[in-house]
Amino acid sequence: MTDGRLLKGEQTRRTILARAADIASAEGLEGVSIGRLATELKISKSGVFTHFGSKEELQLATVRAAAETFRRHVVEPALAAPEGMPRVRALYEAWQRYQREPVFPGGCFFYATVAEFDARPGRVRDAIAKAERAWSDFTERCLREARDLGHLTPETDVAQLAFELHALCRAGGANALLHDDNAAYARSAQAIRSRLSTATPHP
Amino acid sequence: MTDGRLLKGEQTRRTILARAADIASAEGLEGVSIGRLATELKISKSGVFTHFGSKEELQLATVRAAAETFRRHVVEPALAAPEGMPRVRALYEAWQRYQREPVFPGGCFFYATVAEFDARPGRVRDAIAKAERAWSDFTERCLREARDLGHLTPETDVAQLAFELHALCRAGGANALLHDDNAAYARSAQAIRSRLSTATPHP
DNA sequence: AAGTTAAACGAACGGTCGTACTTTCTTCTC
DNA sequence: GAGAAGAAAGTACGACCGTTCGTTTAACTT
Repeated sequence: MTDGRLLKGEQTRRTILARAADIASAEGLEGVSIGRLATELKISKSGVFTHFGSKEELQLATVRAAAETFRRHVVEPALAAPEGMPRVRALYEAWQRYQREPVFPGGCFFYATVAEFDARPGRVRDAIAKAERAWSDFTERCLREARDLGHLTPETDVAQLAFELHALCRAGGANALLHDDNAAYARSAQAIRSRLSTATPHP
Repeated sequence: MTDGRLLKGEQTRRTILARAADIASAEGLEGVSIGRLATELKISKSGVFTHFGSKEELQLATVRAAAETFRRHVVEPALAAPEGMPRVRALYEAWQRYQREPVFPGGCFFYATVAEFDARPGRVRDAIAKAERAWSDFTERCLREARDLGHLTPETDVAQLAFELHALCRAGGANALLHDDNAAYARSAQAIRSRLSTATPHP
């Protein structure tokens, strides 16, 4: 167990969480039931339960697992690009790719769960909010770097810009799913492109 | 019954639907259960059930009721303003007011339910999608009028603009709720203002 | 290969879910 | 005010919920 192999339990736990995140992206975290996971994964209900000890812990673990997936699909590709505008562009491209690929069958895990828990105080909401905050902190950092390198105009309000790009990106995925209309992705991409260009020096 | 008075049954039905929409805005349409409505409204479970005949019909009726509420709070105020930019501005102001008032305790009913059902085919999703479509058709109509009156530049892509404003407006409410941060409303308002100004002639 | 620990099982719990009945009471109509 | 129509109550159903328990099987350690 000093090498890379996984203990049996850890392996099962990951399987459960991956499925839980998939379900949650499409039907919300409340749609994830222990009995359902057990049936679909052909494990006993108690076998699923023991890994987490409570429904809430399962939900929290699912949020953490989804955040890790998000990081791998969006943050890492961005970090692979050079600082400044290239990284900013890589970031939003990766984000859009992640939404339509689809990494999660129900679109973005966080779009679904934010809407589900934003008005429901508790540990789950706090965990989701924390993941969201970490993500927007990261986008702001990338945009700030771009501004400091002169790739964006000095007056650029980074927080405001991050908010707007966030809104535009999320809306693309949501509209595409709701209306079965891939054109929404294009609209989203176009909006992000032109919003970024308004903050770009000497047009 | 030719006068304005309501039959007893219709009155109860409305009470149920109002509560159902309130719950759904905060916890989703699946969070609306017949037993819960019965307990909270001090009616018997069967008393609630009889009005709709099935859970799905209750959900569909809730969507219709919420759409009517939305229309009253957002569409009507906009129609009261003169065509062109005044109406466009009235529209987005009313929308933002509706989100924070709050008309629904969990923010926008449609933000919550779209995210819940966008990846779940069925009659409920279709009803939500239809309401959304009616709404964006209306915003596009208002923007088109403004363009035709010369209040927006002739090249304005109305559908694209509507998409972006929609995204920005929704994001304000969502962020404000998730992070308990009223500044999100201001960001949203600011984004809408500046996006509209980019489509406004001779700056 | 044996010994130990971790993982998964299976059955059962009290609750709540949506739905199906029949019965009782209100309310509207004439 | 009597009769018809409608609304609400009451009860019961099977299904699934999260959770607890004691037991059994599998995996890891040495």
